[in-house]
Amino acid sequence: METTWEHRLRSAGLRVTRPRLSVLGVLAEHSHVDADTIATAARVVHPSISPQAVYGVLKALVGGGLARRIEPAGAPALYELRVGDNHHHLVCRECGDVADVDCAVGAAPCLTPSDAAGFVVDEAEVVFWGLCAGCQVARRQHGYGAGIAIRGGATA
Amino acid sequence: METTWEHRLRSAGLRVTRPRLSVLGVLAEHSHVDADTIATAARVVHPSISPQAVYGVLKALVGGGLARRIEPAGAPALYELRVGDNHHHLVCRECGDVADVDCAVGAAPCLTPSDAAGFVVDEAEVVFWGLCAGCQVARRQHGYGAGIAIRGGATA
DNA sequence: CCCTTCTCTTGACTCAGTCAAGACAACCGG
DNA sequence: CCGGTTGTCTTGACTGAGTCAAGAGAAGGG
Repeated sequence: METTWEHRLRSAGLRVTRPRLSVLGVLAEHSHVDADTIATAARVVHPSISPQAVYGVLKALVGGGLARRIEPAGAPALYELRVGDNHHHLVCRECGDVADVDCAVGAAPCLTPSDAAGFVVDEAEVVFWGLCAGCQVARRQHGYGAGIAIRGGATA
Repeated sequence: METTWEHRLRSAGLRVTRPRLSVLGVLAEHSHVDADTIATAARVVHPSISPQAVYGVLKALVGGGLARRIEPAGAPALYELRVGDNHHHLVCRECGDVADVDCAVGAAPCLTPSDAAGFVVDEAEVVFWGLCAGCQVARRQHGYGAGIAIRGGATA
């Protein structure tokens, strides 16, 4: 399973290097990680790796189609290896945890807005906001009831 | 129509101030604007307004339900006055232009992922990425064909 | 009109990410 | 197996968007 990365890198026209393999290793273990966490985790295997190298590697991986970048509002970008299917994400408002969801609407998906206003659409990005299971429990234990504090406060 | 802002501010529990009215004025004229553009435009009417004041005002407006904040990946946050309906957005990859779209899936919308993984979902955010009409024309004139360069480069 | 409280100004600061120059290592060819 | 080319990594300075905090200044209730 480890050796496959070499092939994948090469067939994307990328050289096989230690930093890249380290980053891929980290991505394989954590499903949605930010650049900083990747850097920290990669340093276990490759201590001299610099933050900028991580940014560079991630850009290369995304460009080569080996990784996907998502940017939930108000949080640093996250990277994942699941590529090719245009799946979507559940994001927890409390802890920022992210889970994958398969496309809710049919197969090739939700790619059809009701009125495209002259746009040629090539991707539909869906983010479901809510509370993850763990944070629901925490809320209840702290006596906040089941309500969700909508981002930014009041709800008219 | 101008005086309505006073009511809206007050009923959200916010004081009526010159900076707030200026910002609301700008938002009423531009459909999707970033904080910096708002500051510049507001300065026409209220020259002494500071960037931080704009951030503060916008946070207050969003908190009070008078404005909505959207954060397209890779671009500064945008603000709009259209609130209450959970509509979605078309974003142009080329020029960053944004257009509104009514919810594509039924009424209360797309709020149901196929598998919620234990999350309690309270909002579904949809962003359609593509090329706006203007940029399609520009592409063709420069001889790039009709293809869309996917963000970040290659497409496997 | 005064007082309380919220809001604005000013200015320092954080965080995520980019840019650039040079050292270094991966791969191709011999 | 070795050298040269070119892509990649390291180091370090920098940008841009937004936050935090202290104090001056208004908004609006009494």
